[in-house]
Amino acid sequence: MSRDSRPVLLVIFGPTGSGKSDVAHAAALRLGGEIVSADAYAVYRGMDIGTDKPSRESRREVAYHLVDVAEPEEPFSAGRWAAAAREAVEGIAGRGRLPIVCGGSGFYVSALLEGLPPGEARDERLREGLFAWAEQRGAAAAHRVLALNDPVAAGRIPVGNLRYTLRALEILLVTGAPASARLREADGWADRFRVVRVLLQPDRAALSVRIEKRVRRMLDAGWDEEVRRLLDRGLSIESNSFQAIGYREVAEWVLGRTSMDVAEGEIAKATRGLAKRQMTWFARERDARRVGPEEALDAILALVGETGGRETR
RNA sequence: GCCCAGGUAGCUCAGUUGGUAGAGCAAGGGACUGAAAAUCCCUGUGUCGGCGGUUCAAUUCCGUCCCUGGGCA
Repeated sequence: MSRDSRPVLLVIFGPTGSGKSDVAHAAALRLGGEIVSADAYAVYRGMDIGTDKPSRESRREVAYHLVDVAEPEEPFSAGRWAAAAREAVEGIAGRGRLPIVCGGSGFYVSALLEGLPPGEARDERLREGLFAWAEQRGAAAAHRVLALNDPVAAGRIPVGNLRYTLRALEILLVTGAPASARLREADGWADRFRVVRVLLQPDRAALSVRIEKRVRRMLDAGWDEEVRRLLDRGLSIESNSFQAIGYREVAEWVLGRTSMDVAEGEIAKATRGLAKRQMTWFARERDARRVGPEEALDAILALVGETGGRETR
């Protein structure tokens, strides 16, 4: 049995409300780690309460990366996140500390570990043009055009999924090649690490209750003021950042179009839906160690402690 | 106590001129190639309130009981 001398890269996944942040924080304290947040919306400055960012105190105790790295007006992307996350992970490991990737954005984590196809193949103006065109012609027409030019992609994308249809057309127009022929870059970036994946699997009923409490807590913490500040600075509710669960609902309430109770109920519902989609995504993580939230820290200590030669305190 | 109106999916209800039932919401399952907390796809067996009766057949008709509204005393 040979010892694996590669540095450890700890990855903690879990649905929203599973308590993964607390586990990651505790693990960072115990193991001398730094946390790379894998949250698509925690990257935005000024969106603190609704994204449940780590507190100031937490951030004094442990270094957090990929939090507050963009303005809410900026469009963001999995590619941008993955590039920055790789840099952060390399930096942490280079300092001899334990990189801990923690978050619920499965697509982002897979972009980090498995990579994305080379080249962004993204064109904001073209994207807008395609959208305007589809608005007029309809989603079915857009899908038909895709079926003519990239039947494989069209076969995989439901007619109703306009966003995926347009993205496939965008790739086709930008690269000149079908989206379905675009392969992930097998860059082997993650091979330099011993990747330890831990998946938190909370009890579903308990999770639902935790989500409700969390929404309540966020509203009590002044989520409405946060949203008002964002609206006052002129942030459009069409912005990418404003797609984060709860922001539009709270805005409706702040603008007097609905009540706080209605907003609260809708946010909890949307969050439960998110948790379900996250669990579906994570179900594919065959190599992950599945644990309940309470036993997660012990499991992590056991898994990472085996490193050998690596300082664990 | 009497008179009405109801009791059907987790919730709100529709429906069956007698052949064991379906919408919305909720919920569950799934997909995912730079918007991903996004976007999209799929999924409805439930003693049709209980018990009797009529009938080849009752959730549907009849009787009775229970429960929930409302009204009258």
